[in-house]
Amino acid sequence: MNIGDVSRKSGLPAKTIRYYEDIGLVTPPRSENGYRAFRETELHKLAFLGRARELGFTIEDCRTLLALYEDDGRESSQVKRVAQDHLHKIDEKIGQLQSMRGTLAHLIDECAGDHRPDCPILEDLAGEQS
Amino acid sequence: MNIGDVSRKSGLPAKTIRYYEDIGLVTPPRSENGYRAFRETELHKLAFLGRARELGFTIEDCRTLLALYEDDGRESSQVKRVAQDHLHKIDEKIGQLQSMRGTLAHLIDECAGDHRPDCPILEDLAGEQS
DNA sequence: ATGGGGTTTCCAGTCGCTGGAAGGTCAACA
DNA sequence: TGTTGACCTTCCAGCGACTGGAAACCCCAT
Repeated sequence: MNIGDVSRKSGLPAKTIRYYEDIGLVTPPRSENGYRAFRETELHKLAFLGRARELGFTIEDCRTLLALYEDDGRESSQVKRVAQDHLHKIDEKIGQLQSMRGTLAHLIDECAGDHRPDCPILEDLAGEQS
Repeated sequence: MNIGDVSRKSGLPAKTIRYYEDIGLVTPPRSENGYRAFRETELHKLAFLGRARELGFTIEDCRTLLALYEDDGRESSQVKRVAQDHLHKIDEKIGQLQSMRGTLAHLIDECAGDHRPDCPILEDLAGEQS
């Protein structure tokens, strides 16, 4: 399989696949013309990576997860820890965003949004107490 | 005021303040020794920027908001539109994160997290149907 | 004159790609 | 056989919003 086929099958852009090779996540052999010659195992790994990235794991997490996946001697607790750490970070981000959202929605609500210049949003940003 | 004072008063790192000058968000004059000499107006702008960044506005949004803040002829509808667009993006991000969170929490819940290698998390990433 | 704490500029790195340029390869068709 | 056109290759640069570090300058107190 050439990179285009793998791209179509995995859903990852060819650029991304080359990048994953650059950073050592996959190591497809080359055919005589210099093209990357992907086997099923690389396709499988790339699909794994695509799914892990969809769940928001960092590239380093992906590297760890891939290594665990290929390690028959792994303990599921190792995987669970990585996932739990990640969940924790997601929760933090959601918290931050919801806090922003709260403030912002409140300010928007108070803003007339008309032709006049008075604006509680700007006043808040400028640190004026309403 | 030197950059250190402004950094303390605004809560922004000196590096960030220099960066904001680089990209034209503030333009403090210089004293004879070459040091940035901040006035109240720059401090005020920086505090504004810090607050806008806390609410997650992009630097470009900040530029726009600052311009509107200084424009007496603005209409609050212009400000509101920027804020609403931003709110919309925040909601999208929260949605994505909550979707990740849902899948991830479910997988974590199913994983024994013990010494055995069997792991629903890895199975899911590998695309195996449970 | 020396020390320490400020400040300056500039360059490089972060993360995870993505775009683009310049060129090599291959299969099909005239 | 020539020539498209689609594919592939490498390499370099850029995104956003900083952040770290190096080398040098400035100022004040001892």
